[in-house]
Amino acid sequence: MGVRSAHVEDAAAGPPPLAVVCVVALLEGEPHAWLFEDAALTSLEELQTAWSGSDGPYVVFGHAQAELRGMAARSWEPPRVGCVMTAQILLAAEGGPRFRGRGWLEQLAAELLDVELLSPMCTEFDALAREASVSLELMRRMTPQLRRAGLVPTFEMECSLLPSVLDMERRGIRFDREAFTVLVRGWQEAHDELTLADAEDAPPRLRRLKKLLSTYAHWGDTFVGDDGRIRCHLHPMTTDSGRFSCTDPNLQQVPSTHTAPGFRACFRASPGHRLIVADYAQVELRVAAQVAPCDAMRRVFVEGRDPHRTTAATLTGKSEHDITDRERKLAKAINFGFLFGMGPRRFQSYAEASYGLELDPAQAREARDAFLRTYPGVHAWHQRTAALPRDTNDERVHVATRLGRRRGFDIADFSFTTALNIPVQGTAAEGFKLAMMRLHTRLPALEARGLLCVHDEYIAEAPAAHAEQVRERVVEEMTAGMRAVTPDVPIEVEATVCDNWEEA
DNA sequence: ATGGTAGATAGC
DNA sequence: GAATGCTATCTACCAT
Repeated sequence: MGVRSAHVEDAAAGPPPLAVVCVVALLEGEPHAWLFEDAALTSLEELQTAWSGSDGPYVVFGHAQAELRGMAARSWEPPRVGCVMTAQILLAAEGGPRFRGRGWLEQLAAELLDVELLSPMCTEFDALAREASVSLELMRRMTPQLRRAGLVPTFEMECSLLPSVLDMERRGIRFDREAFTVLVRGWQEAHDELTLADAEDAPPRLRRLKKLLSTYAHWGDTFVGDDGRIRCHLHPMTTDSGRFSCTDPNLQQVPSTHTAPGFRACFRASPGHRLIVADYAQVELRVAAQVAPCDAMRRVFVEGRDPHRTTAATLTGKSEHDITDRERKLAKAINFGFLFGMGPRRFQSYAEASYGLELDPAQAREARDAFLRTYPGVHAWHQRTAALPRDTNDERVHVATRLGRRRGFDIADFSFTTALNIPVQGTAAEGFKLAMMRLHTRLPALEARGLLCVHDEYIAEAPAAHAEQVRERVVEEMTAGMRAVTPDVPIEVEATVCDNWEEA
């Protein structure tokens, strides 16, 4: 079964109606698409005909009927429809309540749109059609706002992304329950011993074990299906930055090897398959070099240098070769901290708490100044951002990502640090989403599928015989997707072929 | 009993 | 003048 998304475009008819994106599912060569009302379409031509006779905006969303029924049978969250997406995008830009995490879609529909929309148990196709017709009228009202705010590209991207998200949710990841059970038993024993030995104060080790037991131990029973695969819910539209959130379970917060050895090893490739685990190298710094823009930071990447080593060398006066691991780690924290507006005081306490490095206020100040001297483009960007609330006559200010996703602030609640972070984190998220769309289109030809996305990491699965070929393709497409938003800064992706998540 | 928030801790 | 950011989940606690 293949699913492809199609942007319907008709240049000859003048500017296209806004926010028109149709997701057409192709099932065994037969396209199925449904618009609102009773327009059930069976071909792309019919879809285009129906669309071109209307004055927009539209729905938007179709699914192969079999897919819909399959989702309903598993009580999945139903397909999201355009009006809900529009509302979420506008709320981030224009203020108002935000709906996050589990149940966000139902809450938004019930509380904001004042309609009973998209019941969680959407078992019949006609129910979806009726609900979609509700969304038509809502979208008619919201689309002008979308256009005025320049949010159409964001909306279109989110529509086009949906098939890849639904595919990941449906597919799940093979999970080794037996190994996990053994692991949990180990946590429990360690916890019991520690509790007996040291009942008074709770050392960090005991707190960590409590967290592991309370948050993760039940996953094997709660979230693993009869087919031995663990499935989560991914939410592409619930964050201000444009990143995904993830719930039930949150597979984006699975403890790493350092915290819980053996946990990620339970996430395995299907029989006969391998995992491809890929992530971007220093993606936020690269994106920052683009959006600031900062030529000095851009050059670090063009020349293939290590930005953390470079900062460490600047601070210590040593050559980049002589930097120790410890110095590099501190420099990494400095780069991220100062990039996003950390002040000298916080840096001072961080350096002492994490590294026992005692600095006086003047030294902390000098470290920050040195960073900003090294990256003048970053400094100028900070100054422009700090001036935003002063340089407006309006009551609100906005920051935006490369594709134009907006995050608005009341002047009274303006946050300098958030205003720095959103365009960088958000642009990186957009580049990643573009990459996911490319991968969703191209991996099936190699019999490979995406399984999970974790902010700057992508996990796919492929037949063992040509996993290496898939690895190369994943690197290519991830690089290309991010390059679309960072044309002036090189992008690097590191990817490994492995049998479980922990090997990566 | 139910519901909301703060803080700690898991991820990026 | 100063200011790292975005999340989810669990426990403890307080208010209704």
